[in-house]
Amino acid sequence: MILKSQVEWALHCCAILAALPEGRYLSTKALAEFHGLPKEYLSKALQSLSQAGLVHTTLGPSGGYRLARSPDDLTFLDIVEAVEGKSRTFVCNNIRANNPCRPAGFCDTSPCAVARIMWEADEAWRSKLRSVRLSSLVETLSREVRADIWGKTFEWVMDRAG
Amino acid sequence: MILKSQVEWALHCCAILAALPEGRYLSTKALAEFHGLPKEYLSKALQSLSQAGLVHTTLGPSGGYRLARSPDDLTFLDIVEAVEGKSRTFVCNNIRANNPCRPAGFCDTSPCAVARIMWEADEAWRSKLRSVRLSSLVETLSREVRADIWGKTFEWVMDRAG
DNA sequence: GAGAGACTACTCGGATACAGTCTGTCCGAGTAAATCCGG
DNA sequence: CCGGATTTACTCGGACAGACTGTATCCGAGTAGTCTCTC
Repeated sequence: MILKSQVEWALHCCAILAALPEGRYLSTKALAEFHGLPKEYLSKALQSLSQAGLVHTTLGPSGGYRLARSPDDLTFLDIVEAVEGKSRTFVCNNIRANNPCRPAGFCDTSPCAVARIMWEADEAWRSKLRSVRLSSLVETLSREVRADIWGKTFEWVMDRAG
Repeated sequence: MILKSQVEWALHCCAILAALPEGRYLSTKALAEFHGLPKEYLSKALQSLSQAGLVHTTLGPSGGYRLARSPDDLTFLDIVEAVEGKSRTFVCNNIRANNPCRPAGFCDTSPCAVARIMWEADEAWRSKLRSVRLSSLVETLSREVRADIWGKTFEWVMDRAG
């Protein structure tokens, strides 16, 4: 079980988009070039974000993406679920129902105990992702990334933002 | 991202093996029949448990599997990692290194901020799984499963335990 | 020179191939118990 | 009755398909800016 690389891409792209001033857009081409990724495939990750309503898009020259909400209203979970889907990581096939010692037609009242525990762990994972806002990531980056690189990056992005 | 069905199978099989008296073994065939699973494929999951040292095996007639440790010393995480592997669910390809604004040969001091957060969530998931012992699952089952089914199941298993 | 219309260039989004992993099956090698056979 | 050889039943491991998902690429639909042509 491993997350798609698109999750990583989407998170990094959102971090860049978070730095974009109100009303400006950044194209897939620019985001792909910045991260050294295949433009065509990256667009699929951005499409997922778009379908989930996390980003807004505009067509034509100087078109592209921008965040649909404030970075303070976007969590890691939003982005991860947009790409990976909202379904749980553990699916219960209820194999306990195959126990040959059960009376025919026996019906369970509560979900399988194994599944409940696995789902709790899944919820712990999601809960952690839900607790981290995109704005907090940007803040961390602005602290950790060397000032000159941070500045040049901002310029680079602004040069290409339509 | 979804866990293999083998994880579910391994957990249920361990629950059965936990009820097995000291020194008795239960075969793949019995476990497969009990859960209504393909014997050949289930054996792959049990092999994983064996390679991880979680179960002990004996060859020949009346051979099979038994737990290598007490159910109180076996956690969900042990079983899940035996089947799924111990590697993290999020892999960082360090795409930040492709930022064209970086000086050539620039070297990062700390891991990517995005990856750190994803790894924390991964650890939250593992931590939850680590906190649940197999003995606790068995206790829950003994409370929730109807007494007659629980008893018949025990007999069924003992009939086939070598 | 100005405005309306056509055109171009660029974008996103869906449709289409390729690859790797998960799922499932089959068979042979090795081993330990049970059985059989000769003394 | 006893001991050794044979048979049997089981695990283990590798080899091998089929299905599904992740990865990667391409092309069409649509839009915003630009250019041209007319007045």
